[in-house]
Amino acid sequence: MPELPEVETTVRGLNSKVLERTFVDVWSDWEKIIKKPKEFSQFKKELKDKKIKRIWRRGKNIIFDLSDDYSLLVHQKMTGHLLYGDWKLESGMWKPKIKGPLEDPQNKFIHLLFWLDNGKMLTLSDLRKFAKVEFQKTKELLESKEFKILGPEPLEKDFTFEKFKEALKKKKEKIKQVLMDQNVIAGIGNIYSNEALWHAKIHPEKNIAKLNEKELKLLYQAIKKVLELGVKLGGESFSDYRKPDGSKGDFDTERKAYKREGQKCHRCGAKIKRIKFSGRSAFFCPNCQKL
DNA sequence: CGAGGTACCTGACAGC
DNA sequence: TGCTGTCAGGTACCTC
Repeated sequence: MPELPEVETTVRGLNSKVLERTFVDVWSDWEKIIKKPKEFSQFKKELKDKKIKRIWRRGKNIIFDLSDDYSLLVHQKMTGHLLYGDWKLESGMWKPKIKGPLEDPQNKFIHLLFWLDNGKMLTLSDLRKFAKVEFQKTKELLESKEFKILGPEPLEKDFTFEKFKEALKKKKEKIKQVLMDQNVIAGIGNIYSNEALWHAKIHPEKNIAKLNEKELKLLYQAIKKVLELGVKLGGESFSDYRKPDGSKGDFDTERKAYKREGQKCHRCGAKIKRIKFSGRSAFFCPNCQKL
């Protein structure tokens, strides 16, 4: 997924469906997806009868707080997304029982399925099988290095302009790369970094040391704006991401830069350009966003 | 320490 | 039609 708005959309969708539900059983055709514990049989045994007490998000991680102080962590990586509903096994493939958005082709790569105590299922569809799932004591998760090192949550009230500047200070690289660093700010990926930089009129390759106060302020506001809009619209779905009910998010109508190479800038009419650095594509308007 | 590459996977799509 | 190369919302790990 999916970045912060998509993860948040998933969390909200699941909260309205599976809170207080208990895990009955689990199936997978890709057992490697479970990173903790290492043995799938152990995962299956330990998860059984655990009740979902809370579902929340930290950066792009989804966390199910379970009974007995356990947690189930899901990171959807590039193409994973969690779905809720009813499926039946048909010639080796899980098919939705009811007609509707779950039939979307993006929802058919089911590699992990949980049976819940209300007879419904929670599944993970993941074309590229990059997603990861971990089951452990909540304390162990919260105290893990990967978790503790995550940067601040950009949509939290305490993410002030001062805190934003403080977070950026840790780095010296190109601004886009810094924005996508989960340990600087948690939750921003390729789409929303491109979008925020477009709104703030900042070139993605600009070194953060060269940003003046005014640019920093614009960027700070742009980040909050695009992420909030993303959440409000239920995320971006032009590619694989789908909401827990299988339907698409609506952020696509707001996309100004990402994947718009060669198309007109909505602000000045110049052609959006694509460049590649640090292994990712950056999209920007060469006229509005100058180095 | 930072920068860059690779690995993990599969499917869609463009070009020949 | 079919083959080949490129690309994809992420992140961990390795080397230089």
